[in-house]
Amino acid sequence: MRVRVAAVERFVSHYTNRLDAKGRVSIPAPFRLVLARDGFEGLYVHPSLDLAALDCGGHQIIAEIQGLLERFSPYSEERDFFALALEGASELLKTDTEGRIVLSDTLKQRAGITTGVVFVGLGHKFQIWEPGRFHAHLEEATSRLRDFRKQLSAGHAAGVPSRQGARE
Amino acid sequence: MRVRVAAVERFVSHYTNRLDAKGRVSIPAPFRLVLARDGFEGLYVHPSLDLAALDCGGHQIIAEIQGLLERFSPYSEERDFFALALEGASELLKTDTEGRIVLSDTLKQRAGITTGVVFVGLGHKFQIWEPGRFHAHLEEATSRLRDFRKQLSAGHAAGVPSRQGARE
DNA sequence: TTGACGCCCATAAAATCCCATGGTAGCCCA
DNA sequence: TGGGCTACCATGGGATTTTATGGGCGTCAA
Repeated sequence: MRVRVAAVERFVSHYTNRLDAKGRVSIPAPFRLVLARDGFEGLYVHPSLDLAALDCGGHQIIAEIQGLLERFSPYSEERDFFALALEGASELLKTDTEGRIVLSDTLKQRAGITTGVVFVGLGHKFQIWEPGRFHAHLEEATSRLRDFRKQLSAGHAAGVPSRQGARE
Repeated sequence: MRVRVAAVERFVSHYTNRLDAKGRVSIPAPFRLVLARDGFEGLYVHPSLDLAALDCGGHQIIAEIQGLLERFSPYSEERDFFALALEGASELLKTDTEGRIVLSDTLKQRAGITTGVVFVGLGHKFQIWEPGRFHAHLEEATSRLRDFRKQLSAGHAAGVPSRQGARE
């Protein structure tokens, strides 16, 4: 049985916000709510390993990273090695009274961010993208998802001339 | 095998409503009832992958999407990729005290919606369509279903009278 | 001193709440 | 059976609150 999770506890949807002259950006209000629910102060940020994006979140994304590291035996050389890459590259950002953050130059550079960003929810965490790259990436992800679903429904035998797949 | 569900727990039939000057639309009362029964606040919306329509619902449609994602190992690159296309493209809309929602520009554009919409029930979820496209789509679906039935009765030896009534 | 940062307040636009209205379908009772 | 009454619903619109964004000012550290 799946644990039912209240909708408000997951990062969903995407929002585009601009940086102001001081380099501040508002975290979208719905995401702030999730973080508050999670009981997390500030924002944990880690550059994505393979994408031009920043992985962000609270306790849940920290758990994700811990989970990755726990695949290696404690005190092993390997583990320290990866811990450095994961935790060493992470930043713990403070939010101001209005719920805004300031991205470091390193982070901005990593994601190609200049004047605006997209916040996109992935459930247990969210990512920050440069808008142009985000739209390209979304398009690709969507089209691959479409293919994947086609494969799935091809598996199910059917005589029904299907055109759309999604169902049960 | 499906558990039999009381009628009030499924979205059935279709309704046409108009957007008002502020862009609000009433969710049809019977659908609101189903959502309330489901214990869901607000409305979860995801643009259909293959059609100019919006998939909507509560916990049940979220479960459908989660089910897709659970095919991938947690924290994998692949899962993030698809989570972005699924959860990142979704929106969690609030309903006002009268049970109305406001579709974002992105969603309206995705479905070609301007001044009115059709809500059509698909059992565990419902879709929102631009009325013109809906009628065209309905027509096509009906005609394909008709063809399919013809195939069936041609295949089976005559004498097996197909049960009356085409239905989904 | 200068610059980065935290804290405070200002503002316009958007979201949300609250109340009103007209139409309609169903129901009750004669 | 029919006529009016009621409850519900889609829709409209004003009022209020939130939110993203802009900018000022003091503090602390280099």
